[in-house]
Amino acid sequence: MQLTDRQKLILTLIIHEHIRTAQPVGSKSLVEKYNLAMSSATVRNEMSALTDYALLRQPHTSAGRVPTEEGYRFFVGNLVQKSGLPTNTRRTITHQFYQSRQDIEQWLRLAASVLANQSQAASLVTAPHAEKAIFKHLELIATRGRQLLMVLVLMGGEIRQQFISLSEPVSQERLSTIAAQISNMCTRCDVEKISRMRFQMDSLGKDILDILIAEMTLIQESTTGEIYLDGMTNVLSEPEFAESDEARQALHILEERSLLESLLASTVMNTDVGGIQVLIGGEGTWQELRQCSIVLARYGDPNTLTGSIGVLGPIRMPYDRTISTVRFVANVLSDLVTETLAV
Amino acid sequence: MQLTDRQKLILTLIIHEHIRTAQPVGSKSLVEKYNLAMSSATVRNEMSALTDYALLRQPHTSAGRVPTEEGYRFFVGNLVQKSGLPTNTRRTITHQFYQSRQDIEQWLRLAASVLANQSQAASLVTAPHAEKAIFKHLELIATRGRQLLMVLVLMGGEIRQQFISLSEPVSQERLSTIAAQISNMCTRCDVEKISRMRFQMDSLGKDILDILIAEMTLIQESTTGEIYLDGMTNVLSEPEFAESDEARQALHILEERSLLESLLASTVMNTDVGGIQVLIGGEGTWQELRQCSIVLARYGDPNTLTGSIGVLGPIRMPYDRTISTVRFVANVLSDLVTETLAV
DNA sequence: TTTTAGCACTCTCAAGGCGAGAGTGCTAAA
DNA sequence: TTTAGCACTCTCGCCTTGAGAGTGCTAAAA
Repeated sequence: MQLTDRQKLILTLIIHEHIRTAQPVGSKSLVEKYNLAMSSATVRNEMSALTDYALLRQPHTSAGRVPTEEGYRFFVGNLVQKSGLPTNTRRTITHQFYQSRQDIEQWLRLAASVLANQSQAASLVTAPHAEKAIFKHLELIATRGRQLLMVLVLMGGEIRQQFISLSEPVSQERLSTIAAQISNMCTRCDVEKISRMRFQMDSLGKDILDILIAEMTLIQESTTGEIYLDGMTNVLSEPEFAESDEARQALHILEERSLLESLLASTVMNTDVGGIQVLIGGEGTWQELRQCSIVLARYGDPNTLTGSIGVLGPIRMPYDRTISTVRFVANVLSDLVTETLAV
Repeated sequence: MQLTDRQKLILTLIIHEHIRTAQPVGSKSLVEKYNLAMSSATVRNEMSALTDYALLRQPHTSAGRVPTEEGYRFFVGNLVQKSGLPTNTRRTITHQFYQSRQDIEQWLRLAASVLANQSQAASLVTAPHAEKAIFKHLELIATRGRQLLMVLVLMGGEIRQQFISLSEPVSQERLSTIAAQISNMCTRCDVEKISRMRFQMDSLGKDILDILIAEMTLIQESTTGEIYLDGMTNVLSEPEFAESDEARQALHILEERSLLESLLASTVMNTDVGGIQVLIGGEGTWQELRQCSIVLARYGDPNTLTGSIGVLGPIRMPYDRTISTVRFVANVLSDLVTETLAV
């Protein structure tokens, strides 16, 4: 499909105008609004051609044109100019990150909040997660009676805590010794290696190690880390979600962790860090996202520790700006992660 | 305001019927639906009286009656029978908790999910939080160069992690020694006590301790722990939130952490563990909650470690059932917390 | 005194009709 | 190839209208 420059211009303008107004765009009003050096009839002819290409459609005979999903896809793929964010926006965002607490959780929360505010849509951020769980440190803390708290730190800074009930009370000294022993023995080991060390431990040590192994396996099997959401209410103010049932379906995907995970797994997980993926209208696969688009990116340290970020909004979304924002925030997070978390 | 038994009955039935249908309730249909042993005219007279008491209102002349907020309040305060949850529901819920991982985070997430599903509304759960931060254990883990990871465990199991940049690299051994020293020295101490121990430490130890103190102060100053939400999309399916702007306002309160915190602070924080608080229609104070009701409870170990749970739904909410559910889940969480977390 | 039957009245809601407005496609001229 | 002109189409808001549901009041019945 080869478009003339004029057709590209008109498509771009229609998309811009439609994003602004959420209304079908007519030939005459387009010419007036943008002072085009051609008549509405010419525009009409071009619109007709674009409609033949299935890039535009008419909601009804004799209404203006609206971009189709295909139209948006063409726009995103060929016409969107990678403008980058204005420098003062970049500065504001960077500033927020560097003045927040040095805490990965805060950063992720902040990333979600920034994405939501900048794009006025819903945002999601998953914590960085390693494909392979590598042990770093173990801590055992007696709490009361036979109860103890296990704190497991993985390479890359993932932390898991869990309560354990032992068959009999054990002193804090004994626990500390075991924890130190395991910590020394297993540093930088993966699950398999740790499993092979099991025989070296005494009975209590074996029990602890088993729990540790189970926990590490669990972490390794999960596809993403913790998920942070923000701006869910933003999408409710979009006119296409005025009847809240549409909104419900879309937001439900974010809320239901398993749905979201499989969505991420089948899309952005295959993307390289730095790359951007845009899902428009669910791409035919995701029924619940029929009315939505998602802009996704992957951040982190390729091959070791990565997470996803994304923005969910109406199909009628300012893609250029959203893509720039997502890309920028992904880069900021990548920097923070590689600076502080890397192995 | 003293109501006759018949007036109480009619109020109760109207509320039930309105909750079921979301429609104004008329005298004739009420008599038919519930096979009342009186005529519609009698019901009309009583309705008229209840309207004079401001417990009912007419959306328009000659529509049926709808309960006012005052009507719901009277209902919740006087008429709701504390039925308790059906035993098999209780069993299902308990079962879910005891078969989940022994992890406070999982429990809280599960609690939010159970509340959301049982009540088909939005739910919130805050992590148990101690009024006073009491030190339990510190761990320092070298990551790379001058970076290290500080893991702070408080009495009650609150865990905070933070990255720290030192002025120069320090070996893991040295870090472990310092961590052990601080852990021994400060167990069961509050911020003030720890501050007074500062002089005992060497320069590096002082730096660490300062960060530790800052962190503990921060935790102590925050009014709630981590917040878990679920079922936000449930409220979107209620007919009163069909125009999503109303829904937006209500859900915004949940999403904006600061709003939610001040809401909790001014309500449920003053409630005893085990008590239930019902906010109907924002009680005149919370503009954004005009269309909503919230059922709140406090769980945990009184005076030491408490959190809040709650359900947000439309004013037209099945209060009896919701209250039972919230109370039951609060009890389950209280048990779990006192069993595993208590000091 | 309380309850009920009957009736006139009110108000909403859905359906249908109508005109204004915006947009289109086509044709013929520039 | 572009444009002016024109007939045509479709939506949307507005109005009217009738059905339906509910009310309040009054007078009779219990």
